[in-house]
Amino acid sequence: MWIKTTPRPREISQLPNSAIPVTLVSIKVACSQCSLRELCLSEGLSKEELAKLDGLVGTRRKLRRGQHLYRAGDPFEALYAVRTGFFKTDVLIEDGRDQVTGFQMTGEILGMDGISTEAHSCNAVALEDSEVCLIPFAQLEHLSREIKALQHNFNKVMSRELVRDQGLMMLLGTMRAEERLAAFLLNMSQRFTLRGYSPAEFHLRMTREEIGSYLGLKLETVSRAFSRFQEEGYIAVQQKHIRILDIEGLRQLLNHRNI
Amino acid sequence: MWIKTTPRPREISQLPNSAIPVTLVSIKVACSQCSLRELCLSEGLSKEELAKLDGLVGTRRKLRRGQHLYRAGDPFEALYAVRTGFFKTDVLIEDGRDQVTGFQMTGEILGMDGISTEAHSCNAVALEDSEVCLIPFAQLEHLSREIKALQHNFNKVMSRELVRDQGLMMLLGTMRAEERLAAFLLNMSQRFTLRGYSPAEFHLRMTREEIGSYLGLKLETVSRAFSRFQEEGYIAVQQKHIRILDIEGLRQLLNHRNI
DNA sequence: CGCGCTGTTGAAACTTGTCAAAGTTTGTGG
DNA sequence: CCACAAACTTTGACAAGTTTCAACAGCGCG
Repeated sequence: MWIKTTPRPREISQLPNSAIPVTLVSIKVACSQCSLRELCLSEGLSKEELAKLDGLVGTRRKLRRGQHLYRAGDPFEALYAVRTGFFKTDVLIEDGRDQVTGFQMTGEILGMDGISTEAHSCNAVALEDSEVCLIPFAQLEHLSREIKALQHNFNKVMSRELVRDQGLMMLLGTMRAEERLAAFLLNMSQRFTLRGYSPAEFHLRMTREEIGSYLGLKLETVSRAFSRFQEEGYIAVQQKHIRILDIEGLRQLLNHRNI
Repeated sequence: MWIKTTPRPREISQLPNSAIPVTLVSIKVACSQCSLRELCLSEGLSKEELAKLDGLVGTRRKLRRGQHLYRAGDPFEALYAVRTGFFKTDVLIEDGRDQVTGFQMTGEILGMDGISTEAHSCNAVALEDSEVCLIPFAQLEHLSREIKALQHNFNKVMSRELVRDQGLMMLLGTMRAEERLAAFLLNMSQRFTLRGYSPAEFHLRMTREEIGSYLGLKLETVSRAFSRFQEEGYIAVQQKHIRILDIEGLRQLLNHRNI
């Protein structure tokens, strides 16, 4: 129930590098060749339209682990599509409190928070070496007026984010610690699956503290919940490596409020 | 810090009913005459563009207190601009848990959650007798391809909602009960002010339980926090009528985490 | 090889939830 | 217009869940 993403699973590891040879040119653009098409903005576009989008999504940017993609307050100019890697977004307030508001994987769009005020309202940080495609927003709006499918896709992506947030509010507002972690693991599993990875075994890029911040819990509580899940046989944990042994068990933990 | 809305304050009680006589015709449309212009979608549009928008925002719909504007699962066809009244949106999950995800006042847009899947993902309920303007979405997308300012306004409205959600996550993830209620009251005050009402005195349309659901608290906790605020002299409560006596005190309660 | 960051675990303290009872307001039907 | 029922609110006592504080273990990087 948590996040309702509709695209079908798809292999990502093997890029369809068809005709285009791997040259400097092929590094510049890619939407039309990108394996993330169905997750990103370009689903359902015609060949010609894709070519136009390629013209827009010119530059890529590489980030090392720990680098900021943007910071709260930075002027908003572009959206970013995660091409490879893993990000978190977080919000800080004066008194030092902060919260992770999301984790972004390949094919997901970052930066939409900046549209409303022309300045970003959160920080985006790479949790591993990553690469993003830059999508200059003014140009995206311009092209959207021309390409109906692009406009619609973009609206959908924004709306999907709203629905995702609803799910997170639900989590933060009504669930207890273990339910939150179960929801988190199931969500991760689902998203890895969508990207062609194993649904049952994956590597978390974030620390317990970051998970806790995202889930509205302290890191110790997260750690304890992991331990209990392991004791109960739901998962096997080894640091950041997670193996889900009983996905149905996790689901039930969520659905049947264990009274 | 909670919600960053930029439009200036504006009187709403007195509609500028200029030329158009109050006939059945004038009931049909209104964007060009609407006092909510600056809060809604039509800011910055030219006269001609406004006329086109008027053509689109044809119908209005009245709802009595308690009526649903839409329900989770309903096919998505239109957005709704609150013209008068007060709404809540909430999400339910199978096991009975639910959470209020927002309260909407005049000039705010409802329904954007439905864009991503073509079906609404939450319920919208009128908390008092209300009236909304219907904005057929397909037509809005169509007109947005023509009117740049409309497209941009709409993107901003969606993005503003994302930023609002960030604030709510912050609240749910990092604040304790009294901080949550203080943030809630300050937010209400700000929004009433924006609509030309008193910043210090207002009538809450929702029950303690709905406030609690929104803030991730039980109704008893909300009630206790109200009582404590009253004891401390921050506010005067009389059922749903709130008078803020020490707005600065409430702010400090939020900012300086009282260690 | 050791230092620092990250993660685990325990016990105590604190916050919020739960259950229960009584008071208040609102709405409806007579 | 009143009376009664239903819905909502307040308050208390107690229970449960989470955080806090603290100590220690493990891994990874320089």
